[in-house]
Amino acid sequence: MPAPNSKKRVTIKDVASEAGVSWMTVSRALHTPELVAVKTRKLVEQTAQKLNYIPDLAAGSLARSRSNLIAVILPSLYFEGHIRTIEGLSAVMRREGFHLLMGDDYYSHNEEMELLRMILGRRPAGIVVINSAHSQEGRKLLMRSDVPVVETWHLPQNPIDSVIGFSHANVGFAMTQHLISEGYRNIAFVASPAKIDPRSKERHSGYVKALNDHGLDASRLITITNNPLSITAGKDSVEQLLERYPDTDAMICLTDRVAMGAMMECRRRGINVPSDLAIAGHGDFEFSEHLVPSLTTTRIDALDIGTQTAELLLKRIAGTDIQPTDKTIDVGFSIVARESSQSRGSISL
Amino acid sequence: MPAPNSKKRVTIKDVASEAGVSWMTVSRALHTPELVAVKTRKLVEQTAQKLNYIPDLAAGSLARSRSNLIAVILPSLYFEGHIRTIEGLSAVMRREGFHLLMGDDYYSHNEEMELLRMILGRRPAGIVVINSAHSQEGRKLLMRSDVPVVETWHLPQNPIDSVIGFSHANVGFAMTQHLISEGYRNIAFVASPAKIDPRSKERHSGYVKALNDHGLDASRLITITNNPLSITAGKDSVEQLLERYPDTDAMICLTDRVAMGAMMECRRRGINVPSDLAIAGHGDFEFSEHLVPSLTTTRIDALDIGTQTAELLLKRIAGTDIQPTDKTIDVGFSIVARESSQSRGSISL
DNA sequence: CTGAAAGCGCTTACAG
DNA sequence: CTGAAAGCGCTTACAG
Repeated sequence: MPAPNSKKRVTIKDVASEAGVSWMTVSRALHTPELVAVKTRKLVEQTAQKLNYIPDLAAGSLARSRSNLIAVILPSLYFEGHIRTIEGLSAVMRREGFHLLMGDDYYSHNEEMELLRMILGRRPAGIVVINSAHSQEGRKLLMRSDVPVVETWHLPQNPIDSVIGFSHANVGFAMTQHLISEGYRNIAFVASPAKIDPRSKERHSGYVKALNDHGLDASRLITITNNPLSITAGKDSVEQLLERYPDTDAMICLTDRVAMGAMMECRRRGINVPSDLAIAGHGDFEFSEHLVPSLTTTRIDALDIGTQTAELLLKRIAGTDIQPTDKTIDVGFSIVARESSQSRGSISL
Repeated sequence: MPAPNSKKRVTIKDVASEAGVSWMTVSRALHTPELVAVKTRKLVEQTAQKLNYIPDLAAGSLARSRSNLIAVILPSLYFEGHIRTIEGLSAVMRREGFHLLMGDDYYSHNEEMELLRMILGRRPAGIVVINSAHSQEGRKLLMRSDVPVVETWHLPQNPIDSVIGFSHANVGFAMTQHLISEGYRNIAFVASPAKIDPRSKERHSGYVKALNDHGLDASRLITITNNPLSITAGKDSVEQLLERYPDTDAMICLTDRVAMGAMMECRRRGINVPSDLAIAGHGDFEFSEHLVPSLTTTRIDALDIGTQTAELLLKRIAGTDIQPTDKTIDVGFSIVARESSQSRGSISL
């Protein structure tokens, strides 16, 4: 009797010969136990356990021509909402035996194409795109791939496939509208370069529309090029604001993190929030309600986006037909009005 | 001539027949171009491009008996340092053609075993464990797997394999020491349950040692059971502190996020930081230096942990021998003393 | 309820 | 420099 070779991988054949059945039967006992005699099934299960058999998922994927991988493409882990969406997605998908393959999107065209090729090379069961801009070439690659794709966190003009998101233009409009209704008139908008984050430009367009509707000046735009999602960006934006638009009475920031940086900088300079300057963010981060003053912001149900994405993906993978009207879901958002934008006084509109 | 079947996947054979060579040659032209005639190589490359050929990575993994996947097991995406480590890891690994497979560790024994089996079933080229507790059974599974494992963000007693981390006990000791040297005497420690996060208990042990060394009381322990990493945990801990140990003059929190919550709660209650109560955190989050007062904390070079982990993994994958002394790397940490723990006065030790 | 064959798409030696 | 064969570890029909 040869000594057991501890280095050699345990395969389905090892289990089969040990249990005295064919590999077919092992495969069936493990995946479709209802098709196997109870006795055989138990024997196989015990043997598999005894030998510490772990099925090779790559071999399974190959034989079945599909994998249990869900690819997630996202621009940044520094936005709390994205993380919560991933957690929601992960929780549901894992229960169904799927794994998450993560890819950061670094916005460079070449890197994007390479990332997409690597992802498609894994034959994922589905692809989730979080809020990311795609080149035409990249979009074509995804459309041709025949893999279910869900774009999230925005409502693209020409969806690749399915969409679960909300309108950034509406966010910008609603927040600006809120500030106007609270009595603010000289409102500035802090954005990042469109190339890096087209969504902030969409929100900006909503801001412009709201101000135009009221005949107010919509030209106060500050664009942050250095680490636009960082707290430091908030500090920089206050500096630019004071220099370029000193009479501003309210500012809408890129994210809550940026808004927090702006609030800190205001305190340092003795600028009172909101009586001297109102500040609003975007994303309703965990800290936002705890700040002093608490931060006005936009709330998106990030967990729900993740869960709904998972459910949609599962349906698509199961081959269920999706009504065209269910291919694009607008999850909406809400304005959370807090102390940082409290009413200026009784200026009527 | 049959119409091209647009749904059928393009395989290596399609490229081969289109280019008029054998598939072998296609495989070689793509992976080891230096072994192929320039003319042939160019022809193959053009044909592959023309047909939009994307190699099936699962098939490749199977044939080669190893994948280009790196599995990452982590407890939570809500700790900034973990995210930065992942970014460092990802940046290096991607350059080398590896992908990250993410798994959240939910601390339940069953889930952990299932997660590990799924991960091992993918035959990853390496496994990175971020700061997570493993059952004996799970550890055995990993040790038996013959896959390089790097444990990070702590220094385990019995490493599974390689380690890149730091001593949490030393962190607790150093921070307590710092507070003592700043004149604080009644120091409390905020931890989470050991089952959820054994590292906070390790830091607590360092705290006890430091206080004992100075003959000070080391019994002020507050354990947070509800969302121990959240900002709300900071609020809760201040409440408990005032009730149970009202004469406390300094507190060491689980993370900067918790410390932030504690600071906010103090402001709400009119408790001055640091003159009434000093507060220290852990992790040096991005916001920590921006808080008012700025937050004293522990800094760990999280990006460096990621980069070093990647490099170690690449060496192991390449088969390079690692000296036993290089198997455990202590990256250390530093105490960042800021306003929230400024000197109490001139109490000499 | 169980098994022998073919094949998923690639790579690794081995020839030439 | 290039090709025919065998095989990676599984699953999917097809028989019995």
